[in-house]
Amino acid sequence: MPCGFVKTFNSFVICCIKKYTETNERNIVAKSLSSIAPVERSKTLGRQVLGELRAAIMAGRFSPGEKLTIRAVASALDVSMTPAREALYNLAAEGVLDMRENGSVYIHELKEERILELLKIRLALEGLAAREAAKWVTAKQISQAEDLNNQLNKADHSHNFKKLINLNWQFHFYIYSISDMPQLLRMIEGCWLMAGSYLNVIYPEFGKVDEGLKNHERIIKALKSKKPDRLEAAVCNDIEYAMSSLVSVINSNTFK
Amino acid sequence: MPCGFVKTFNSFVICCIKKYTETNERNIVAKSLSSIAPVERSKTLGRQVLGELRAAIMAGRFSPGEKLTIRAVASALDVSMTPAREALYNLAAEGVLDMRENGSVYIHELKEERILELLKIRLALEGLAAREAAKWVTAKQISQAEDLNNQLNKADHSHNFKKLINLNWQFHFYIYSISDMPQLLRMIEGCWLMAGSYLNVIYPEFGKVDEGLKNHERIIKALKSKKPDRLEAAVCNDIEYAMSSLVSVINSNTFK
DNA sequence: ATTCTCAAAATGTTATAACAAATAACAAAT
DNA sequence: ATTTGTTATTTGTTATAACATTTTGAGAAT
Repeated sequence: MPCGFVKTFNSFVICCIKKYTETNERNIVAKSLSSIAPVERSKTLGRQVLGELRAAIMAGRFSPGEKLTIRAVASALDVSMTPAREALYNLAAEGVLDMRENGSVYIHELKEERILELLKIRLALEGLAAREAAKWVTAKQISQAEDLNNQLNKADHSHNFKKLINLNWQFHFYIYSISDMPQLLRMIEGCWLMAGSYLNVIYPEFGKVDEGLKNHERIIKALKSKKPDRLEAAVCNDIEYAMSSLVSVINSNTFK
Repeated sequence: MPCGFVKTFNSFVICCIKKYTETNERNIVAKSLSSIAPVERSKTLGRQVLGELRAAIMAGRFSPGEKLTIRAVASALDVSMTPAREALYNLAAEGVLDMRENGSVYIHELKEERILELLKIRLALEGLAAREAAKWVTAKQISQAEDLNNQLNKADHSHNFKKLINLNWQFHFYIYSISDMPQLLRMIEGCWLMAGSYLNVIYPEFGKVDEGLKNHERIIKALKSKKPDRLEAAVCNDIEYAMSSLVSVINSNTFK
């Protein structure tokens, strides 16, 4: 019996289990199985590559203007060209990466003009998310946001900038997610990734982090007030500060 | 091939794509080179498929919820799976198409909740574009917009709804393009495509087109005033009207 | 030193085949 | 008639190879 049979059989059993648990309540077998955790599906290679690239971009592992060739990504992640290309081109379609005429894909190299555009878009998008979030936020969610912010303060005090960047991301997107607007969230994520390669340059040299922390305090306060306008204003304030840091970075001589 | 998809594709050009292998004419050592148009680079198959799909979606040639399989697209456009997959997945990455867990890609089937989200996003994005456009619009651009609107009125009077849809697109995006914000434009385009499959359903049954035309008059007036707030309000008014039509469409019994 | 030429290397594009997983269709059993 | 087990078909996934184009770099000519 070929070994493929076992796999086929297993997936078949799993399929049956799912059907049982979904539909047949009275079935005894289903009841005993309902306590079992759902099967973790191995994602496709394409998605995994996509995830790796996203994380790498967000962590600032790439430099602005860097070229990402298909074969380089493929060999780095030990996959063939197909999933590598898929991930690269999807990110380009999202606007996260910069795809030129000849099909080559680069990390965005933002001129001041583009940063200004990005700023305006972010103010519109994240302002909206903040407004909506304020409408529906619960006490539990507020304390959760506070908790994230406390962790963020701690990371700042210990000068752990890697963690700081990560927690800043978590803090903002946790609040935005309260809006319950998945499409909007995806768009905002795209905006953040567009400038992701600059984040590690901003911290800690150019970011007066203390100012950023004050902004976060304002956000927390506004969240507690549950007033959409206040939360939007607080969030926009934070964005404007962050983007102005970005502008001063790219205009500085120390930056290539 | 018992696939309804192929049938759907019958209406638009099919085999024109395969001219990728068009022979490059030898460079003629010409004198009046400055007078001829820049070389039209033969696009890749992937891009061409992308373009065809975009056009088809915008023209409303697909039905909401319709499944677009890789092989169906590939065979309909007479290309292999690779470029078909690339186009499909890029549109999914943009949010234009709906990609489910198993990798299948569908035309969006919008519930009222999602339409409401889309409305809010469009108000934010297109409101921004309108505001920026009002800041920089020139007299020439205003008359160009008026011209487009006149053509649109004509198309309405002759009940040419196909042309109406197309001109409506042109009218709006011409104004938005004045803002000189390419990223923003791409995002807005994505939003329009998300609901593209419903457009041909809206007109003419549910769209009281006259109301829409009044909105356009207001937009023109606001454009002439060059006041950002006025133009934003006019545009948002138009959007709200269009989206409310959309909601009444999906809530009606006549729509499957 | 600069420019030009041309071959080699790098890189993107695409068709294809083998594979795996999901779905549909059908047959059997209760 | 509904459910269940099996089989066939469809459909997504991915590695690979052949191909076309672009880029690179070395060496020759000016």
